[in-house]
Amino acid sequence: MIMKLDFASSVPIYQQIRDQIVQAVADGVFQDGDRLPTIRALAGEAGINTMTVNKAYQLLKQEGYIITDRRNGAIVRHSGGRKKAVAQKVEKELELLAAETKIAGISREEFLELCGRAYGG
Amino acid sequence: MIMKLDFASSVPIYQQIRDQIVQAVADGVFQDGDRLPTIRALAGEAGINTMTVNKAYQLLKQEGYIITDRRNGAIVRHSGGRKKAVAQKVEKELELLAAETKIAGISREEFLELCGRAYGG
DNA sequence: TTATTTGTATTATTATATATAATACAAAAA
DNA sequence: TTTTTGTATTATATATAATAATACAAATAA
Repeated sequence: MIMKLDFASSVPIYQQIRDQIVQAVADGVFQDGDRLPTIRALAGEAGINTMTVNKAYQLLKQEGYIITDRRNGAIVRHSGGRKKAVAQKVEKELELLAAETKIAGISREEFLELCGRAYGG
Repeated sequence: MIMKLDFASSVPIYQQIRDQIVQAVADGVFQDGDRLPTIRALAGEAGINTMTVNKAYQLLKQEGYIITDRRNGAIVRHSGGRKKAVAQKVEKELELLAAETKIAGISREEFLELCGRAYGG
């Protein structure tokens, strides 16, 4: 898996890894039951420490995106029942994004078009 | 101005202040030309250090939301021309939010409804 | 003039977060 | 037996976050 890491960014490396895996899962690159790359493989490819990748996997595990065990590695698990919690979290972040767009002079229609494009298909 | 600060959050205090001021501006609580509370007043109300509030104001200034001078304090300034830059930044963040909603089983229509509600009236 | 208020600058300290490094462990498969 | 897996441990270095106590320049208000 190719990770695009920005070492100059203020976003921590482990967070960038987490975000890109979430997007890969949403895009169907990894499906329910699929194995993620091993921590060591990902760290090796990206040239970073295994503990940094481990932190990303711990976060994904805690958020319910994956399960892990020692023999099978990290497995994508679409555990249902997170709909409401995610909707609440997303709505709060959307409010801040909407505020920034309003101030920039972006209309409601333009904002919703951006949202639709972001969701895709 | 009443600030709701979560000291247990991983989001830095200065970022929470910045976010809430952006939302207040978007909501019309502060209009173009209005003065924000002084750094000392805000720090005093919230019971935090002036340098923490100063950091939030520096961020707002750098992002183009306010201008400052020594005699007039911090003034809201809706500087145009940031539309494209904001749209790009927002779209990137929307893509991550959309990914999280997709995985949670939230449909495109549900997501757009959340977006519309976040933008408001 | 004098005192006050403004954002800003300085210096120091403390605590936490981030990332790396080098190992080691338990469990299971090859 | 060897290898591979996520995980745990310990140490180190650096950066970030927040506080503390002052002080400064510029302008207003008394």
